[in-house]
Amino acid sequence: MSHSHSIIAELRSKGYRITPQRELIIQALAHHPKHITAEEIAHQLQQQTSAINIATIYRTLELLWEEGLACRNDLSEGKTFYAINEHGPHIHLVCRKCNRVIDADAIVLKELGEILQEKYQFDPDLDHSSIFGLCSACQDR
Amino acid sequence: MSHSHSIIAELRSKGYRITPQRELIIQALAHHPKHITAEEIAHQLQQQTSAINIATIYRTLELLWEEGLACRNDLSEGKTFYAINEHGPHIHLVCRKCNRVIDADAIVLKELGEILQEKYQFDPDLDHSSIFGLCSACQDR
DNA sequence: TTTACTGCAAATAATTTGCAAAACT
DNA sequence: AGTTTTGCAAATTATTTGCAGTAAA
Repeated sequence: MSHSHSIIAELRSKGYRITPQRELIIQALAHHPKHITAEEIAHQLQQQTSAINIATIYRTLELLWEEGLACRNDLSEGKTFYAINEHGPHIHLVCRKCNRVIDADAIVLKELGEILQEKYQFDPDLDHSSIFGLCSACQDR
Repeated sequence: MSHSHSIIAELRSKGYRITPQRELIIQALAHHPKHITAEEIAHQLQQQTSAINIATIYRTLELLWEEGLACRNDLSEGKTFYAINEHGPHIHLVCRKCNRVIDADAIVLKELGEILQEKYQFDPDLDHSSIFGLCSACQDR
């Protein structure tokens, strides 16, 4: 079952109605490799279909987030970003120059989590968190 | 030399003019223990003095950021946050429930940085980055 | 006294909301 | 049929900008 299908099934099972607008928005989100804004989804969908209203996109993204089907706002600069919750835990390495996003295995954070818990009694959300920096291509410039 | 004084001296040495507005904004920023928005600074300053225009606050914060004297936007939810650059490298542990910010020693990230560099050729900005999670008080609720 | 800086008000950008019409179930 | 959901346009919120007056240096 593809990712968008499982999200749609989950929504339906929670009693939400599945409209063509919601299907298209969820597909756009599920097929996008990284975080995306409502505006970007609107722009992408304009090319495929008679445009879906931006308010509907905002409402759908918020719904997905509230229902735990999407994560929200890891990044940001005045905009809200969304992404589907992938299966395995992972973190995002975001290049601050070219905005490339590399998904990294969350295992690299396991030890960090233990240290923070022990030293600061802080329980970090390490899945889906983002770390900014420079990707290999941008380090050479 | 207090933190606000060193920022003021740095600005002056770069040829910027030191106005009473800038002094007050820098003081408010330097004395605030965590990240703060332009609006919050405005609100705080209204009580001490004849209000400083919000546009001036935005302009001053942006200037500090551009000159490397403040960090910007680690957190966010539609707003831009600022904080002074503390002396030593550190990270922010931000509680997603109560918004408390705990400063943690950046040493805990040293090994993580090495792993990311080696495994993904990614050079992370680990100083001043934020990690979301639950603080000890909120874990018990 | 020169030029940077501020205040004001209007502009812009992102997001939200009220409400009537459309469409899932 | 009944209730959600959508589209539209207007409202809101955060931030930026142009410009004339004010004030550091």
